Amino acid sequence: MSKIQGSAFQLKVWNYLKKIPKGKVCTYGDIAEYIGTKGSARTVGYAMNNSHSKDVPAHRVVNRKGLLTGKHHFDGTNLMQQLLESEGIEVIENQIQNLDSVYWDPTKEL
DNA sequence: TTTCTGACTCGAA
DNA sequence: CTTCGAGCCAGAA
Repeated sequence: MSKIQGSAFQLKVWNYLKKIPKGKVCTYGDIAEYIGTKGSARTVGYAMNNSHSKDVPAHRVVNRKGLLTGKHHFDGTNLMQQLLESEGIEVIENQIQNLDSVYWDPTKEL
């Protein structure tokens, strides 16, 4: 099994990501706000670096515009896009299409 | 302790 | 359209 350990901040981020349903995505800013550190969207992405060896689906996290800003941290140039498309998410030019349809809003779902 | 970096976001020019 | 600056916070050196 996978070991999920790290700072409290990272644990919150990873736990949040694991709650995202398949075929859905979320943004850094909303995650930060949800875990209590509103405005620390950058720090959320920073925690993702450690998620590289975890079960955290970092590919489901995109920026506000639905742009795959973190794709450069994956292997290859379109791995992140392929992962998203595998879940039924349409991605064109590093940008998620139909963002409103694939965006998972915890404030509405929970 | 300070300083720097970054997978962010928004607003302005 | 693009580019820049400021604000925000966690972690590393």
